[in-house]
Amino acid sequence: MPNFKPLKQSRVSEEVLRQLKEAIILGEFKSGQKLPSERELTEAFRVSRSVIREAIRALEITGFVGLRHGPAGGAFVKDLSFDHVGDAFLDVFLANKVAIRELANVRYYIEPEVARLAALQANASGKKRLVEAQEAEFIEVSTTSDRIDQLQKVHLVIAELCANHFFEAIAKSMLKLTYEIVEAVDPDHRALHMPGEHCDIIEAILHRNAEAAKEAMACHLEKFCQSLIKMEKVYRQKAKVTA
Amino acid sequence: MPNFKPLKQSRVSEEVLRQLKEAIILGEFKSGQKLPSERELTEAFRVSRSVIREAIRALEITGFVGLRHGPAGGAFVKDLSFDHVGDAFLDVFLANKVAIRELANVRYYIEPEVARLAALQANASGKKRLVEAQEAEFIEVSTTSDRIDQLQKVHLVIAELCANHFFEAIAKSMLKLTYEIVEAVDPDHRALHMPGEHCDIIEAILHRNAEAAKEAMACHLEKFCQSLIKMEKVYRQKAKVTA
DNA sequence: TTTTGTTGATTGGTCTTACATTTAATGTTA
DNA sequence: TAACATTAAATGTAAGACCAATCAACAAAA
Repeated sequence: MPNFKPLKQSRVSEEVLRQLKEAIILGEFKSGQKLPSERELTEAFRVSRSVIREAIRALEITGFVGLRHGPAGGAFVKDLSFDHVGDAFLDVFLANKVAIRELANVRYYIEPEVARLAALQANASGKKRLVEAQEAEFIEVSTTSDRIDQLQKVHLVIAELCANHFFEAIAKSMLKLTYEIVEAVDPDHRALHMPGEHCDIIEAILHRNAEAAKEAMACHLEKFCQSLIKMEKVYRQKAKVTA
Repeated sequence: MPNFKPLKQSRVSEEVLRQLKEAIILGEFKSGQKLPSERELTEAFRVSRSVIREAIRALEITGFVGLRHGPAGGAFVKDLSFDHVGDAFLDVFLANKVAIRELANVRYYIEPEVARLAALQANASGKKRLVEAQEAEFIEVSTTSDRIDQLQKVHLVIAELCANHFFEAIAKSMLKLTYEIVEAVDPDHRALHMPGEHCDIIEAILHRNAEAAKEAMACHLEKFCQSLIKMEKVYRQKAKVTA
């Protein structure tokens, strides 16, 4: 028998989605601009509003547009970010598809390199943000969430300084997962490291000493990742209780 | 004034989505199982079918369910995979938010480590798949796409062998982007490397020589990533022409 | 018996119309 | 001028019909 190709007949909404997406990617709708209203698109595509809505909703979910209500409302093209990469990671993680050990290993391998790159790239404004994040660690906060935010801030800034969007996205995603775990486990403050644990790293970056930065980050993560892995058991239990 | 929390009144479909997602994550609907039909959910949630559809569509987009037609059709829970991480990366990449150089750097840093891990983990069946992928490289193919598939196969298998889902997802995502670029540029066969370029890597993994595997992968990528970076200019031009 | 058509039922996909809700902008009043 | 009410434009939700795909069961023909 000849090598027939199975034909997938896509939905109408898929085609609308494809065209809208293409228009955005090609810059026909630029960031900040408003797409035509649902009614207008209905006439343009000659399909029902349900179809238009499905397509626009898909664009919203994938981060291409944001929706606003009221007059002067509509679908506004967003500056596509890597945030959704983090969301995708998070979904799979929540579905218990991965071990915390895997997360720890990735962080331990990636972030030292990110720190090294950050040291090579750091400019005045970057250094300033780093110092601010460092100082913010010593402010007293009440909730665990705020505490984690505080401690992650330095890592986030470093990720943004490394001048590689992929590394930045990966690092941020892993930090997000770490956040989820630590918040769920909610260990006492001793398990979370003390403020000032990052000072060696920051010092190295400020002096643009790349190798020292890498080394310092590795050293820092070696300790932290161990306590992270220990949280696995507690995390799985708590996750079930939440159910 | 007391510290009131501003309440974000989300859409009804968001709430439906949240509940369905939670049910899936908690395993109330297991992989392969069918969600109730849209009509049934309409009654269960006491909302209109539009709302149910939006929620289910969101689940489909995020990879939680697949939809099928007809009787014995419906929304079937899928085994959540990391594929969507790749999609998210791809979207941002297509929007010209990143340079190919960044992609090359990530691959050059990640994949050698992935190869090292694969060498540590490789078992009989893994080795078998690796050899098969290796041999498949020498089969003649007609299209550029098939050729890239062939050459990427070894990288994909190695990624799957490394026993870390995050590394696997990252490596696969980067390969996907590489695919897009190479296919668009469609260079002659000399620019694509020859079959057999991977043999040092495979040899090392088969002998479970981790460090040698890492070294071989680094050596291989050093060459390839250079020609990848050179494609940047051509790629940007072609991408515009496609418009 | 095996193959081939037919029909019906079920479910997602689309269409239509109407109404509710949100919110910027405008108008109005004290 | 400032607070309040009105209006209108857009999304959000509702309800119901019909279209399209698909499987199962049955009927008919070979």
